[in-house]
Amino acid sequence: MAWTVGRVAKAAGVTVRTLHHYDEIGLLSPSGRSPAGYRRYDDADLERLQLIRYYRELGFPLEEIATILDDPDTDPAAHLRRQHELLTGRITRLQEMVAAIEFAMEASRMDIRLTPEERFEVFGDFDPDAHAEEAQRRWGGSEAYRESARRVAGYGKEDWLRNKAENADWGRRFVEVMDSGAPADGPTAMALAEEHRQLVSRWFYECTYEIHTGLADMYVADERFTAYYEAIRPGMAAYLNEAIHANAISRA
Amino acid sequence: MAWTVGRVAKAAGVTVRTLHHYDEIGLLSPSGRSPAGYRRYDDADLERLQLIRYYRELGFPLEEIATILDDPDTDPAAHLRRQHELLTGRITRLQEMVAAIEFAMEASRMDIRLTPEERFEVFGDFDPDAHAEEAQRRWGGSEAYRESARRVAGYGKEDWLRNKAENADWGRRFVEVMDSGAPADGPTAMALAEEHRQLVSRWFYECTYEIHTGLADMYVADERFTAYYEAIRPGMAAYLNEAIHANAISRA
DNA sequence: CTTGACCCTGACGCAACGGTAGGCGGCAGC
DNA sequence: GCTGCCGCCTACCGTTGCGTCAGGGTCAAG
Repeated sequence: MAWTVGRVAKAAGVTVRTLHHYDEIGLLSPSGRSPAGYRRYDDADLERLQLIRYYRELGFPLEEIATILDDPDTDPAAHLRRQHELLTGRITRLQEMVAAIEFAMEASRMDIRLTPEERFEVFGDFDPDAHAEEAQRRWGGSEAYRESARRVAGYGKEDWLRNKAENADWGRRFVEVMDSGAPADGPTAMALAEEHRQLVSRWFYECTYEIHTGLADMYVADERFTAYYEAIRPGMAAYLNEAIHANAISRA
Repeated sequence: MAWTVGRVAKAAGVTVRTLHHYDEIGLLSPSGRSPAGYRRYDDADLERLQLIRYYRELGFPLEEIATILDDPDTDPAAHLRRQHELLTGRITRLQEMVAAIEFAMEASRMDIRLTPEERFEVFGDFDPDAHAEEAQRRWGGSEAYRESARRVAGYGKEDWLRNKAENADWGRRFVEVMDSGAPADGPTAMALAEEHRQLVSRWFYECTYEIHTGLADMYVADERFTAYYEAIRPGMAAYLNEAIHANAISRA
């Protein structure tokens, strides 16, 4: 089957200009032309375009894509295999970034100042300015972004203060429960642990039970978070940790 | 504390030139200068740089980053919240791409020709050319890529044929077991299911039991894969599916 | 046979830096 | 106090991967 530029562009999710460009630089030249000079792409061209798109998404420069695609010693499956590896690597990378953001959020909730080293840890020992850049050409106007913007836009200083207030209120009530001598895995402590989770969910992000126990462990493992809670009441970090775990187990 | 460009660059994992650029366009101007004209960054500047880096990694153009960072109605936590959302969105996106690659791999293993629509499904209904591009500036020379390249480089047409041969051999033996009347959750069928998993692992990617059962389900859910197996022996798709599931359960 | 959608080839423009040249600043060691 | 050497400064040109006209042919439908 023969395809015109426009149809290929639409199917592959690129612009016609992009295909022109790939043709210009010889990365993807259509296998033929119509009598009138129209580009005609066949199935093999589309297969090649698929590979190009994946490598592009993975951040490879066009020139390098050309050399790896034109390597005669590489069979088709090798590309898929490599792309699979690179993709999973990228996912791990993004998950690290998510963890770093969650860390920064908790620090922000507790007014803990991060050192610059901590701030850039996730960048520093990995790579400088990584992938990105192009996403925005579409993300900027995309629904996903708009929705995210809408959900987040309304958050001003005022809300921030309310957040702090709710947080403080929760802290007071939690200390009361601790002082009452109730067990950390008892119903009242667990209820407050659940409330803590929902507080994070409301103000920051969907905090699943899994993430929540992750945070709990961070509270006892990282001295700064421990210090934050210990300053409110000695033993609070461990007590909260236990309450969160108990709550997560009982809800699961 | 006051930082020089060089130290900031190193900590944040960017080049000095980049910081100069951010200064030029007013995205991140150091809060002060030394008597000699040296840029001096303070902690607030670094905090801002952290946000910039995340938004950049998420693909936002610098100009837009400037507007969202300078929005006075947005509190600091809102940025983290938004970045968290965008990051998790990106992870989902990459996971879709991984699934698409795994799909393409299986199709390739079985010599199933994909239609262009299928080829670009993962791009088409999402966004055109997405993020990427910059990663490579470092990925290209990075260890991660080099290693991936090394692992994959040796795969030539010859290996490809060996792969096919192994696959065919496995198919023959599997059919024998089926014809022998052995149950799909019996030891011999399970052993061949396990062999199937390792075959995928050796030639393509680390195929966990979870992924493997995912493939198994695909074999019965997607008619083309079903057709592939049914052509070898009627009932083979379902039989293989059961054997894979039984194997996964027994090994877990 | 006209009209609107689609195609062509230039050619210029732009973002986000990379790289380098040419020159000053700071401080360690002699 | 002088000499290196490293780090910083500004200025300017180069590059990638397209976007965006401009000016003009093509093709299927009505």
